[in-house]
Amino acid sequence: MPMQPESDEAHISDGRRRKGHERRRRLLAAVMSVIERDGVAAVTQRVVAKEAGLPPSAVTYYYATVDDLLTAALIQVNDWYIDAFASLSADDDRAMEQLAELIAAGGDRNRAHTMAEYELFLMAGRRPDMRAEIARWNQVIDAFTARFTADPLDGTAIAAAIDGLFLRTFTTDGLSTAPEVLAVLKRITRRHPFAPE
Amino acid sequence: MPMQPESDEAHISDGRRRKGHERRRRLLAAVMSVIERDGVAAVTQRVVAKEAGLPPSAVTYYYATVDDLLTAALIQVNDWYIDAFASLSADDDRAMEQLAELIAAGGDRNRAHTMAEYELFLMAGRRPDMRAEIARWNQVIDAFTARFTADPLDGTAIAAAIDGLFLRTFTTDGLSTAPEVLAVLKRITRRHPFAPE
DNA sequence: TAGAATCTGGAGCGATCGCTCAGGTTTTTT
DNA sequence: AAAAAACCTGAGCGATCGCTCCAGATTCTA
Repeated sequence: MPMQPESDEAHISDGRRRKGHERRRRLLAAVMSVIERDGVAAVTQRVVAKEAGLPPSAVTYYYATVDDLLTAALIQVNDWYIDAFASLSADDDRAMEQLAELIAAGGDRNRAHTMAEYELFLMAGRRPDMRAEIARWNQVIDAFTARFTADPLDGTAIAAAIDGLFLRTFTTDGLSTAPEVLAVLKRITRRHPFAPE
Repeated sequence: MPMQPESDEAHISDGRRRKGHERRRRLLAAVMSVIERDGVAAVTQRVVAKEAGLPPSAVTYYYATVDDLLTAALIQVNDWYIDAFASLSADDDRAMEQLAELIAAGGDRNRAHTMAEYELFLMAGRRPDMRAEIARWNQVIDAFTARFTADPLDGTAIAAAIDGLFLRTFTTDGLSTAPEVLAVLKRITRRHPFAPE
């Protein structure tokens, strides 16, 4: 039994491990497909196996429990978003535009994917061993908000608004285009239309 | 088979219906307990029945399917929050304080309840027949934000931040006290520390 | 090429699942 | 008191669940 995620390095010389590595990828992809289509509750050993075109026992072989499968899926999705944030432009204005596009896509072509992220996120809130992933996500958001304000309260406000915007875009039908989202983001980060009380 | 939610009016003269009405209440309370403890995925006919101290068939009798049970639970939770918002003070400053307390409680003593709300909320995003409940929640938030701004963009920004604050309080350990939340809320709605660009 | 490591997948155990159903009890109506 | 209406439930069917087991196939190491 290997069971270790094994260093996910590029080329693995050992053909045996390479095959296992490939199957892990297929399984996680299958998990995401299932969550996107039917939600986390639909993730079962047999369903995932069928989706991946593998026998049920193969699922158990690579991920001892269904929980392990979900944890791995959460980490992968987190990686996806972290990478997306890391890829934002160094120019603040441009980065804001790109974020707006990212959020808008979460209500449109990436809707299922974004819902999956939030479902896994919520699940993580219930399991102490997954809390680290929540912290990882928050760090990414906080690092982003730090580009727009040095004040921690303002940072929290912006971060909360970003989280809320993601939530709104994929649960509501309005607020779907990137320009709309961008306009809202600008109000939060720049605030020029507000009176100083 | 009655199956109708039957007008939930105060006193029901018919003793038969009154008993059924009481049992619906107990079942929904049981559903909330289960969700708060183990999540929506744990809501099964038998588990709910046991939690309510009723036979499994009683669950089916009052709610034809488990889905019906979850839908009813979502409506009830929505009612709870809508009532909470309706009970906020007429004074804007005081209302903001009360909202901060409400959000902070969502990360503390009401954590499980708030998580349940969001889990049901997410589930609703996947089922077209529950979309109406999402709209109902959004309307409540929007009505609240309207007290602080007439601008729809600002309104969306505030609403998103409120949603995000709820999310943050019950997934993170920091940001737990009402004063902290209030400070953030004030930045969003009043914004006086921000430079006009 | 022998032996070790890794991978494969069919069979299946015990438990739980959603839901049905046939007949029971309680309450109201006549 | 009889009939009607509403309420209630134990038993259980067929399906799926998580997970185990283990003999065989494949691939690397020595």
